[in-house]
Amino acid sequence: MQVLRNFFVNNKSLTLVTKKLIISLEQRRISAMPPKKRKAASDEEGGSEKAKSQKTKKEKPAAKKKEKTCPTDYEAIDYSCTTKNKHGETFNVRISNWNVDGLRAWVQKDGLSFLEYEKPDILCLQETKCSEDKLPDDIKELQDYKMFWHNSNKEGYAGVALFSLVEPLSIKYGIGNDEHDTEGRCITAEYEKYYVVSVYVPNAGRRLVTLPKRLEWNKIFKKFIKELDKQKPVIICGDMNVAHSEIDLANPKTNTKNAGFTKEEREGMTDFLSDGYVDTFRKLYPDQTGAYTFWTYMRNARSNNVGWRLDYFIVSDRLVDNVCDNKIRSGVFGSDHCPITLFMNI
Amino acid sequence: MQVLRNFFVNNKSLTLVTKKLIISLEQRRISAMPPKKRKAASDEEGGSEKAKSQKTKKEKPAAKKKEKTCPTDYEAIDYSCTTKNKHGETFNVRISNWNVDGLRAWVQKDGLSFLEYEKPDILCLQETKCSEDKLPDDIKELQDYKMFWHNSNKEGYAGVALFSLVEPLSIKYGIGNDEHDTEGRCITAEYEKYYVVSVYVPNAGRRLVTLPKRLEWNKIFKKFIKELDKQKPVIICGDMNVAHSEIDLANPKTNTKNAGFTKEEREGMTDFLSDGYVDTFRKLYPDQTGAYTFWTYMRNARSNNVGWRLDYFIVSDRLVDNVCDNKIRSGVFGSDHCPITLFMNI
DNA sequence: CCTAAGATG
DNA sequence: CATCGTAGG
Repeated sequence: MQVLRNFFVNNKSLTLVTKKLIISLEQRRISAMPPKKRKAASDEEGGSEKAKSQKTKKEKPAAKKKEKTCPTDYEAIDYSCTTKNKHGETFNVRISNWNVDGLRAWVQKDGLSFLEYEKPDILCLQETKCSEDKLPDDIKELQDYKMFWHNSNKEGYAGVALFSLVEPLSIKYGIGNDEHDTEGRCITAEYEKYYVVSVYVPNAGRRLVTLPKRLEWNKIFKKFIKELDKQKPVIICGDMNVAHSEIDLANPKTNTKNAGFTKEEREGMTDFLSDGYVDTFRKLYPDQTGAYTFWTYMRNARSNNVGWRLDYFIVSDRLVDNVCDNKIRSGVFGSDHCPITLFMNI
Repeated sequence: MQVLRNFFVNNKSLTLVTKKLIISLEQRRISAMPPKKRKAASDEEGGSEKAKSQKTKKEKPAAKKKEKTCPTDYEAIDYSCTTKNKHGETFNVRISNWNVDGLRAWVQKDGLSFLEYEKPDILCLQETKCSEDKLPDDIKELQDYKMFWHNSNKEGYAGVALFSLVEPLSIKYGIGNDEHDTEGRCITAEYEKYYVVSVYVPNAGRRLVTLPKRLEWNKIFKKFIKELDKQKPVIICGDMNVAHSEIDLANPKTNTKNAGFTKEEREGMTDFLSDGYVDTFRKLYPDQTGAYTFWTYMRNARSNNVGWRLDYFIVSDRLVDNVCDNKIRSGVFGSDHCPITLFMNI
């Protein structure tokens, strides 16, 4: 666990900075348009004429975009939030979270456009599966956000990120445990009034092979957050890899022995929350059914909404009254998870 | 080495059987058309309505075709051959050869359509990379051809096939060497008047790590063919993994230390031919430049025709006067190699 | 079903 | 820059 940066900024100015983003919005919308049709066959069959590519300036081949998954209709979504919190205030901070299931594929699928529509002040990503030297240009060229990465030693596995419009006061990588911290699962950003944690909780695995590891994580993570919470209230954003209650997945009955809905994992979440934290979505919408953030790619699960709510905003009890809303962007594609957004005034 | 089948058929009827194929031609052309546009987003976002897919008959998801590589304009190619051989005869047997670089990907890229345009009596394939239990349905449903497979023990590696309109008199798998024959590199089909060999010669590898193995193969293969040639003349079809002479690749000067153009490999080919065989293409077109059958996928090699002639029809000396033509189908896509076709009268 | 790495060409 | 297998989910 390292503390790398220590700048002081005015936390209040977070939402103001987002206006910068509006400028680049139209620009990205254009670049997100369908790729030009492939060069005609005649071009390809240029054959023995030997076009002798004149080695001009080594133009990049314009990174062909994948068209496999359903493209997002970003225009169809309502990004506004007029809901007031318990103090009667509208939001002044917007935090989004997304398990991207491979940052490079997600960029290809135009996941970055989400940023410029939602315009979060802070964005937490999980399963980036990308070491920093392999980041796509679209990420490297991203001007508006400070970006922080915590990657696994194992290439192409796990990895989390935290993007922030304002420079955080400090950044912690990991949860203070040498075993778990080699896997790139946690980034903590300190702001004036709170901590924001981007976390990817270990999956219990097929046939629950890694359930022990997961339960050990639960203990260590709880302690880690407890320590933060002593300093400032905490906003945990991430893939908790558990559907807490029956209402949180489409098929509770058939999944009690499967990773993400075992007794142990569910109790782990109950235990964690009992320590002084709140699942903001369920607090706001206690009876909302069919509200999921993950759908397996298999068996058309997403189009049938056979999903799981695995991604959460969990806040310290004393922040509950600051929460304005917690939205699930289930119409946003690019991963097997969808993004979620928390609106707060603090 | 095994001899599995021993049927007797009239070799003369080979080309007549091809007429059967014409019937299914139009059918495949329709199925080769661009896949239907992906279901609309509205369908995908059906969401919590839970369409409860009624489990009718488990319809197959219609195998989405890849559109990455350049599609072939099969209509633009002239499949006729009126050229006469030294005896003044037009062809009565047509043999095609293609290193498909992964049979499953090749099927996705509509490689099978080539068969129904070219209508070869015999088709030899290399680098199928597909065990028989994983053959795509389009292959399994292929009615007109008897199909023979020789696969590697190593999944997804090497593998050759031989398709034949008429049942061969016998089939041999391998070259009679236990080491090499685990790698799926050779099928020999016996016909009344000749043998047809589908072969995938070992690549010398990056930094020539497997050059010794390759040179050992050369010896064994030469002996193997010699034995066949004592019985009947031989038609060797395949990826010989060598460009024989400077004229056979775009960049001879810079490739003398690279797999496929080392002194040893080139001499291996010279030595082999000196034993009583002829490279039919070079015999017919001794000065033809820019005639290649392979282009690396890298650096737009194919559109610049920076290629290699690695795929050959090599026939016993006494068959040379039977050859009508040897065509290189460089406009046919679906692999990093293109197909070649031999027209003979025998 | 999808992502990624690694081996092979 | 493709193909494939495998791990991981």
